[in-house]
Amino acid sequence: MDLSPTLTRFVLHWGEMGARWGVNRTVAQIHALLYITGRPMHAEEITDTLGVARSNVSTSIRELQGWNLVKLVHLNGDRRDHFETSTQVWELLRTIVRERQHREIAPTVEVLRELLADPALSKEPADAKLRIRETLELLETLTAWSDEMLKLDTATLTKVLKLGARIKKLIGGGSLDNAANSAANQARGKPPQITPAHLLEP
Amino acid sequence: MDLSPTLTRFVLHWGEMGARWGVNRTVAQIHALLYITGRPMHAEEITDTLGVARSNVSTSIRELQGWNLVKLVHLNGDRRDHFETSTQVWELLRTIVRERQHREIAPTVEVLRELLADPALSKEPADAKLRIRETLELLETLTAWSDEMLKLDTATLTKVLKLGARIKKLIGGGSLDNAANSAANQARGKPPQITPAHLLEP
DNA sequence: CAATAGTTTCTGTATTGACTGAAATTACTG
DNA sequence: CAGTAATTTCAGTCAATACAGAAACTATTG
Repeated sequence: MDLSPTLTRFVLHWGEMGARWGVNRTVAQIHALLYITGRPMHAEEITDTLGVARSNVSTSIRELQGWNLVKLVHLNGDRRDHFETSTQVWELLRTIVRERQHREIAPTVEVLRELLADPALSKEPADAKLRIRETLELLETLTAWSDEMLKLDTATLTKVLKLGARIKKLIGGGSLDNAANSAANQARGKPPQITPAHLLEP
Repeated sequence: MDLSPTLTRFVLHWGEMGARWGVNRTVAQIHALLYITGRPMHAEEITDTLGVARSNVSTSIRELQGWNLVKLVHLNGDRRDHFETSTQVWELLRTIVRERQHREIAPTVEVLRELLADPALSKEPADAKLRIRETLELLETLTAWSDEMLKLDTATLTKVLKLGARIKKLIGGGSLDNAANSAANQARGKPPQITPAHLLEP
């Protein structure tokens, strides 16, 4: 199989992107190839298309399976293992975020919690302690947020993202208390200050 | 200068974390050190504390300055350059997101746009074309969202994040049309379906 | 169950990038 | 402006990791 220049560029760029984010280039390339091709491919075809060693493909696919990004499938009269990835790009994003959170953020949160629980911390300068706590809070906030986002279906998720900062208007723009109060006011029947329609339509 | 075991662990872990996200270990360590120390340090002090070569510190600080994460300062009667980073962790996150977007996401968006603009694309399978377009849309959506978030002050940003998926209730949970309609209805004076107070209070 | 197709594992090599130490440069001081 | 302090640059070394090729293993077929 021979990839067109266009798709080749896509795959190669994806490989470089991966490398910048700590992902093995070949791993990223294989994933990009499966994604853009959109059909199950066997290892040899991947080998030929990308021009890397067969063994390298084997290892990389293993890695991708570990990330839950690629799964093994079989085609009707074909003995060979075939591999495919989701063609739903938001689904892929979801998987990647979930895995990175699990592999990298969660352990960091764990370390920070241990540091804060350690009695030895009492001997540290108060501001260092504070910064560790703030760092933990940041990671926890982001984790909680992304957990919520991961639960949303794609349509809702994109909607939420596209709403963007205009949500600021909905929560009052002031303190958290304001947001709570305005919601409470609304619950009591007072007309809420609501976002005009033109702000909701991009 | 000698770092306590607690702070050493913090710094070392941060270095490993960086490595997993494509950041040089020493670079990440130095940044963590400046952050947790919370005061300007000169290169030699960093060298001694981390036990790496003086030249390595020089290069890494340069890198950090390029990321806008570290700035050069001078202390009263001291000829030596001192370096410091923000102690505001949300500010740091903002800087990192801004830089990564600029360095990595933006160029990828550029490549995808070029691919889509290229007449050669017409020869590609329709579904591959579609996936490139969807990938571009995903990146554009995320970029636009994070641009909006970057504009918010920390208090508002954390508020937005903590609101999380509960925003779903505010936008209708159905299609985008629904959200627009409900906003339009509200503009026309109809009582909106508003989030109960208990949903806004964590 | 022999032959073959397919896959994985493993060992060695190559490449990359991090890091060091020395030399060169620049800035500062008396 | 000579001497010193501070910093940067650069060439070479080292370590980590990616990768290839061969060998070993497993599964499938007639």
